[in-house]
Amino acid sequence: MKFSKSYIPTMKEVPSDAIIPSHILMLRSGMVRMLSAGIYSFLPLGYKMIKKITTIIREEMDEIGGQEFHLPALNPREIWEQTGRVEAFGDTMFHVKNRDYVLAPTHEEIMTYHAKGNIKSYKEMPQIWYQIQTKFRNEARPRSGIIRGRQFLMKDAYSFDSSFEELDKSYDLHYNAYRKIFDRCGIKYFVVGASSGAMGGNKSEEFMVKSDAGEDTVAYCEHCGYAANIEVATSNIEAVKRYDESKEIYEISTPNIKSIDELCEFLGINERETAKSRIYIFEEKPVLVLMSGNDEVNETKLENALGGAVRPAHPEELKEISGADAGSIGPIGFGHRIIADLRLKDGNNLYSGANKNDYHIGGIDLKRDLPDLEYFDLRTVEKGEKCTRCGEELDVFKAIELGHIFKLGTKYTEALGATFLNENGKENPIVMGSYGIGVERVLACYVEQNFDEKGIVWDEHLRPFDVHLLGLNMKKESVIKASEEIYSKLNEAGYDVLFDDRNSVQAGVKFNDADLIGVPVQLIVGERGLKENKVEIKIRKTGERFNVELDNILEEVKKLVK
RNA sequence: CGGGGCGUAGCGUAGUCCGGUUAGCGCGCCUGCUUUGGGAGCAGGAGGUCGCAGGUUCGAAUCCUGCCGCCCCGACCA
Repeated sequence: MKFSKSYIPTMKEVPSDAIIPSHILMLRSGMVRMLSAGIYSFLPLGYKMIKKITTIIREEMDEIGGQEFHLPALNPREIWEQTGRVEAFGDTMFHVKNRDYVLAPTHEEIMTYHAKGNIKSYKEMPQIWYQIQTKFRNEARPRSGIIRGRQFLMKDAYSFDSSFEELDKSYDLHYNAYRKIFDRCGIKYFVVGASSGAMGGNKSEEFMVKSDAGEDTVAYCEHCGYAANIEVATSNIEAVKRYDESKEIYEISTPNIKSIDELCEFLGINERETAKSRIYIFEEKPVLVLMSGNDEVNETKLENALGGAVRPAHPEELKEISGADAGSIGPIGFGHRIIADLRLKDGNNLYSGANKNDYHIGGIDLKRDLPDLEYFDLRTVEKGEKCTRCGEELDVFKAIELGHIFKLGTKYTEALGATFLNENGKENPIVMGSYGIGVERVLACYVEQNFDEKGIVWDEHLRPFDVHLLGLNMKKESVIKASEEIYSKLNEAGYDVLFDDRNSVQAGVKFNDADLIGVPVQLIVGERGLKENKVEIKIRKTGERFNVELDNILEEVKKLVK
């Protein structure tokens, strides 16, 4: 493709709105432009990359027997009401104003709708149906360029099986296909166990990329490879002690002592001798959650333990519930449900709030004083704690979710009545799996992992062109002739070449645009080299340059472009 | 949705506190000549509802009120 005829609007300056490298570079290299918050137009260069990625995805999905659909983005609201997800998505779902339609944020309902009544026998399964479609979500705060938008391209696949054992097989097929897809894209990723959240179902895993721009937090063990979303991660930690002798309960005046740290300093004790109280509202009733010291409540774990959504109590509710404000709340004399983190199990001689401002209680024995206390794993894992598998230290960092695979089960097929007859002629709900990939995120993550101060650095996995040919001074007959010849020769040999044939810009502009766009191999045709019948080759990644004979170019390109 | 910041030509910005020439600069763009291996030089030129709407004032980019948009932090998030 000739640069002079292309629309590749590169930018020298950094747009002030962009912060993260992938966003800056995708704007600067002319791949995307923002239309509105979280809404991006893909320009030819960016869309070309999207097409390359979706080609890889299609090939691997087809390889496991996937069949591609193209479903409507505009959906009747009624179908979504049948599964309760209009409410579940809430404000995140876009509603059409002048008709009872919604803009689909995902497609479980619609795929299930098509399965219903059409997959009638166990003999017709397994089925794997997928599509690559724009999804719409009314994100409260779009961010990080293309990584979290209000509309985004997703590959979503759904498996339909006659049993949970069969679902396991479909799930494994997807797991392996996803590994191939991300490997072929050259992305450095890892897989974590995850919470399935509002999607329903049980087992789920996420394909993650480590990045400060990420919105998920994961715990990762370098040593054994253990990886889990912080929402479900566990670690080996020291439990609180149980002393041989339990003290009696006694009240302590603790004026203006609010935090655990202040309490520890005031009393000269260790944080493991304290129990922190947090009040949550579950099913409109308060629940006191008791944690050891400064341990953080993990709300996902809490919701799993209680079996439903929770919210922290508002500060103004606390006094009415407990009799005290935050900082003085505790389990003794608390008139509502109390649950505790496992770390506190059977602890004694503990200090906690007295449910009276400026007072704490010491000598608490959880076994003696709260005999009915329920214990759950409720704490959030922290960096440096020991891995449950190998005992080495865990790292905790931010990551971008690229893909997510779920064993959904029968949530949607039951709600929509998608059933089949099994070997015994008995009616059963179809067992589903759901598998997503954020297509633009693959692109953004690739860029996040492959750039330098000059621009993007594509490699053999992903690249917009095979070769970037620069005709430096396109007013000189010798340069025009030589570069046009090379261009034709490479095209005939089947290479995808970006030919910078502009005669309006300086050589420096071409060099910088080439480095910014980041095609792996640059062929530089200038008068200087042509005097010796030579052309310069530059390897974008290493910056290495060398001259080759004009006649040997094709062979050199064959060696360099895989 | 809460907190903070910002909105001036395609991009980056000065001017705003303290109202007063024709709103300035760099990049980019157009024309001509020169230049041509790492973002050129000279000359000429086009391009602005100063986010929008009200208000105050002889006079508003500047002050006041309301709204809209964008970025960052938080909440939320399959």
